[in-house]
Amino acid sequence: MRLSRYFLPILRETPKEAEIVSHRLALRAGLIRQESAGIYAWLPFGLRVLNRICAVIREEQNRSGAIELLMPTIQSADLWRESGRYDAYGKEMLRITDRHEREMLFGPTNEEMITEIFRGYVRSYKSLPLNLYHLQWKFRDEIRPRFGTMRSREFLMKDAYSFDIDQAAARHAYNRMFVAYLRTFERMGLKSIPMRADTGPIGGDLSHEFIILASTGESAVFCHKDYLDFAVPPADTNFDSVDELAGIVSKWTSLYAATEEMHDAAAFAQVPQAAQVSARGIEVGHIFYFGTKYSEPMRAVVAGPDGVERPVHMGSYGIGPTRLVPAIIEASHDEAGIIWPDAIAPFNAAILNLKPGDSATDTVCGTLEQALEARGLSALVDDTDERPGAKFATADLIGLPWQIIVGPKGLAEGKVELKRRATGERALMSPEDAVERIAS
RNA sequence: CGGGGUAUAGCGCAGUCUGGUAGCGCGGUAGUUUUGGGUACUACAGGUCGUAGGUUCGAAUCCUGCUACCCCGACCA
Repeated sequence: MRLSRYFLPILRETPKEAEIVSHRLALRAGLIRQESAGIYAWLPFGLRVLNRICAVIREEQNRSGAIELLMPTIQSADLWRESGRYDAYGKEMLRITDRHEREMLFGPTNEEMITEIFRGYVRSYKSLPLNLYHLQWKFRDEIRPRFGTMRSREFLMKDAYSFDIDQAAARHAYNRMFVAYLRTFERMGLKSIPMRADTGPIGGDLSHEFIILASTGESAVFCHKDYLDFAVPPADTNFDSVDELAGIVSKWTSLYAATEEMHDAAAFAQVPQAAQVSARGIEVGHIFYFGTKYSEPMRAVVAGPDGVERPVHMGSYGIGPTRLVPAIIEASHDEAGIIWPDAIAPFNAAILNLKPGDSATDTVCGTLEQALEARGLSALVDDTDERPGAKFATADLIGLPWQIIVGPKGLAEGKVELKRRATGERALMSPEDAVERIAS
């Protein structure tokens, strides 16, 4: 992609409303634009990041055995009356009326709807276990949206819903998501810590929040520091093995870790002083087991081996991709700008043409872009008329993992300069070697 | 919802106290210059001063209402 033909509105100055670094950088690097309080447009560059985050989430959801579908954003109030949540949910729910005066709502979550879908088709325990998920926009009319897309009113959520015949089976479904979440966040370059959590209005009695430690986090958290060094389960983890998953979850819940709401000061005091981590965190995922809370009132029942019908045991599992974007920026940036982890970078490399119009630099930039694309990698070529200094500053700001600097000086010796954004490390090499390094 | 604040050009701001017909920096456009870490110069374009009303010969400026947005607290992916 040529920058001169792309739509990447860079801001040199920071809009005054942005208080935290991820919000500032998201605005400056042209990721998002605010349209109303807590409502954002995703500009092309930001959308590419969001899409890559969603791709990682999908891969790990699918790996764990979950199946993707897509439910609508608009739901019927009647569905929510069945569960009793229409009145219980409060003002966070955006209620709307259609032309026939029918009461509708913009979905803040989908437990009711997925339960309605499930009960419409599933009759037997033989169809279980089942885990259905989707990635869909949600709306929660937050009292105070803030920090850009960190807490927005309209936001994208991956929400998965599990259905099982009994509590033991549901526990395994819970463990699948637990492990999938550890892997998902790890792949995005984040160290997530599962913490015992309050269940909130979703309900239930078993719940973990996946927390990223960050000074700008909204909640206070307390944990054992060894969590930061725990090895994340590998890709070949057997998600069908009850014992294997139970072992992983048991390890990841063995040490103290709790959010403010669930904090037990006495228990935390038992953790050796040197291992106590008292910090702030960003919640990027939340998983719940809530049993028959919805299946009972909504009569989602299946016949067991004995022919007796019983309500299914359910859980729900959320990740906020639109929150992950700022969370990743909080975790990965420096004074100059964003540093995208390779797995979710909007382009793999920036190619800086220091002298556009010079046939040598133009040719090499074109060749580099093609060579990268042939390897399945993407590049953003800065072919604008800006001065070299401005291009370096822009490249650092937008934070692509690699920069290939192509200028007349280097090309005189047949070399380009390859810079790794994260480390600042740079080296002169042939264009071919640069492509090789990036691809490896 | 309680408390605090802001609204003037795309962005960041001055001008408001003391009323006299709007300015600076960045950015944009055209050109000259420069070219390996945000080059310099010249010219140009761009504003119903959030909105509605009031006071006045005259309102960005004074008064009243409204709206939007931001920050601090209680809710949440």
